[in-house]
Amino acid sequence: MLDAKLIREHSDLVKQKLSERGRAIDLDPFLTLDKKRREMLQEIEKLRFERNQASDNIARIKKEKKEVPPDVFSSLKISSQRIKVLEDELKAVEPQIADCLLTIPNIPHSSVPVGHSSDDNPEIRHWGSPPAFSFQPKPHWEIGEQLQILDFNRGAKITGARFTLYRGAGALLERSLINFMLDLHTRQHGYTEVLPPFMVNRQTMTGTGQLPKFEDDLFKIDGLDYFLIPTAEVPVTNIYQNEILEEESLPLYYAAYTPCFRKEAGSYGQDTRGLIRQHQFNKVELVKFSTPETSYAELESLLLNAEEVLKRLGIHYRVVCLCTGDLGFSSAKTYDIEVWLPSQKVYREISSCSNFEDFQARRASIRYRKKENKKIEFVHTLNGSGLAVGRTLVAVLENYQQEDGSIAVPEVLRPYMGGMETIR
RNA sequence: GGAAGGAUGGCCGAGAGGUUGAAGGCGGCGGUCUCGAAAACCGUUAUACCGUGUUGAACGGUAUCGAGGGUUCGAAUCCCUCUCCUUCCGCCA
Repeated sequence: MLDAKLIREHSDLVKQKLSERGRAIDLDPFLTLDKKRREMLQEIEKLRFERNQASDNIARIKKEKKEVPPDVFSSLKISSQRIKVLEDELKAVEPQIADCLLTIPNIPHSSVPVGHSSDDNPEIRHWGSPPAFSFQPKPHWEIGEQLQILDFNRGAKITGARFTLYRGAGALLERSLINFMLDLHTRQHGYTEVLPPFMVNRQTMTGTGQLPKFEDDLFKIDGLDYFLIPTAEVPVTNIYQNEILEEESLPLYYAAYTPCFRKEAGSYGQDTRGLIRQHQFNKVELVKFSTPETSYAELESLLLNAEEVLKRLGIHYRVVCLCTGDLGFSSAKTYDIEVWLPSQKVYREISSCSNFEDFQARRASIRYRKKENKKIEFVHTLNGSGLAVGRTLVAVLENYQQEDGSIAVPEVLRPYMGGMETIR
């Protein structure tokens, strides 16, 4: 959510910045309603002031055991009724304003390249190089089925399309990746592990920006206003919803493993084979709360923390910076880490690391008290996948496949796999 | 699922229709005292919004005692609905 004052006072600048996202956003409904609201507020507050003074008078007269003239009550009753009418009108306008505000996306940071689509995302850096194969590398779904560690048919039978049954070393590999990532981030990178609820309420979902605009992408619990989380970002960022933190406690680092549930509406026909696009997948998420002064430095270190997972696994990847046209709704700046998949010779997104600045903090009301002058400000929130576990498993299978169809287990995972060196 | 109780400021805890943003205590901050500290004493101690003003000084106003509605000239206080928490019974991992 943007600052209403900013939109009100610098509407042209805001309009221009938002247009870089590629779609014109009409701020006029907000500006009109906001003006109306302030006019109503002023009238209501003036009437309430008068009523409060008159009420105090009555109290004083009664204290002196004197009689209150009856017409005082009757005229106050009329003004009270007038206040109530105005309050009802105001209450009708306020949700409309909130609606406008909640559907306006974040302003891209000045360092974000202007562009239209993912084709315009510049590569920031890459690490390693694609592995050389002396044979034709297979896609992960073939590898998984041949080794009987991934069972797509039975996943579909149990639930439906885009659900997969992991079996034996496949299930163990997934669990090992989760543990490896959590251990790395908690022991080496200073994150505190949390295990949050996997369902959240509407307010929490609104706090991070998934609602009200993207309800179609979410699984909702029937009969309750609860939703399955699409990412741990949602429950973890909302840990401090409606709280005021002390500046000394910042920055805060959290790492969380959770499954993620997404409807993937509008992606029919895309990535139908394999694990790339599932309705349920595992992810280790990194979340940071920082002061505005340090949030961009925190974004760079968060990105490095996520990259470290692939470095230790020894898998080639590149980092791109999302251009203005490709930027997510809530984000001011996002880096994607894209991992190399040799079967298709493409890079696929495996992590998305973003600085939301105060956009989510304003929605969820997450603030901090400055040490210097005790003033209260919104924190900056950041998060990034560290990493998407299913896609990491895909990358391991494809990059570590051997000519005989077996998989060499990456060195760092062996302690987690009971010493297993090869999946065959 | 049944029964009972509860929700007040950073925390504990009063308040039971009328200058109550809310006693008292704890904690925090500033000060006096001290070589320093402790103790004692004095002072201070919320947030949001609107307006005037400034560029982020100050002042005025309004709202906020779990949430929403109602009664009333006036509600933390009375009534209704909801949410959450606690305890007991049952059930369950």
